[in-house]
Amino acid sequence: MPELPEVETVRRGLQPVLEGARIAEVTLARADLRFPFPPGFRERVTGRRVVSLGRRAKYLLADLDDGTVLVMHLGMSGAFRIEQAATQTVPGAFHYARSEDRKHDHVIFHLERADQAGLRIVYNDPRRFGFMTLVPRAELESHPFFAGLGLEPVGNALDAETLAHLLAGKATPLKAALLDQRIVAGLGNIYVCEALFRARLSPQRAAGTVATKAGRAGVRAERLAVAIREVIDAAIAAGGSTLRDHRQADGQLGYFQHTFQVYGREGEPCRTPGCGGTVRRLVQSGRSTFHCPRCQR
DNA sequence: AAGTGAACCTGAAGGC
DNA sequence: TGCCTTCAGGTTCACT
Repeated sequence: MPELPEVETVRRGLQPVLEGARIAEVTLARADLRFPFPPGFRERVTGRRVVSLGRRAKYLLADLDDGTVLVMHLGMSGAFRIEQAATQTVPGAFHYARSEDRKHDHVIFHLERADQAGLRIVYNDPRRFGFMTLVPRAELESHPFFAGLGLEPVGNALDAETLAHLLAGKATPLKAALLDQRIVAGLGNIYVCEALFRARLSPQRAAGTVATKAGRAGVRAERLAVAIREVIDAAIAAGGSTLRDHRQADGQLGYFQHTFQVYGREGEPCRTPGCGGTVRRLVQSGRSTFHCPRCQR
């Protein structure tokens, strides 16, 4: 599921439940996800209160009241579920409705809130490419996960000038450059395809050619910067994309996938008015690229 | 240095 | 029905 818009959607879903809650108990179904949980993970999280829930690129950041940050990445198939106990017969004993697939529930955070009892959030991840770790707040920016991250495509950080500068001189295909988190942080395979279509730029064009010879922003860098911001903003507003039955933390489905112009549309007509081209699929560095060879140059 | 491909892991979908 | 292959939203590492 998760590129930046999906992670941001998860963040917005979890925020009202997590912020201000005390993590009363942590259940780990196994010792690792993609990486082992850090030593003492369960003990270090238990009893802490969540001060705020933020996001950087595709990382969720839960600030805890002891100054550490619970860093969470959803990998390819990670998802959170919010669960509310259906009944409370005995104080402290909760019953939860059974859900379809508990097989890959790896982490349960049991929460304690003044206004609500029996609340918990469950991390499910079939492929286990996700991970969680703990980093002191003061060391977050210098941590290897974050030190090299590029521009956030939301807000004011991503402007044509900066983007052109980052791409200048690069011979790598534009598609690969935009997937590189050191340039723009948070884009993934879908939104790179969609942004390139909106910018009418070929995924195969050398990345450096979107800048002018002087390394400054030309019309192409302008178009690309605008396209990236617009597609990410629109996707967040739509609640992200729901593929392969993934759901948001509150069970809602995102609907941006209905807005895809090229992703997954191989062989279908290009939607650029008057183009008349056909969407093609090609493989670049092992990943599918969908584009219209006619209007993307 | 830069670019490509494989690896990590599981499940779904399609072909035969 | 079942077996096999291919593909999937991410990231890192090894190789050319």
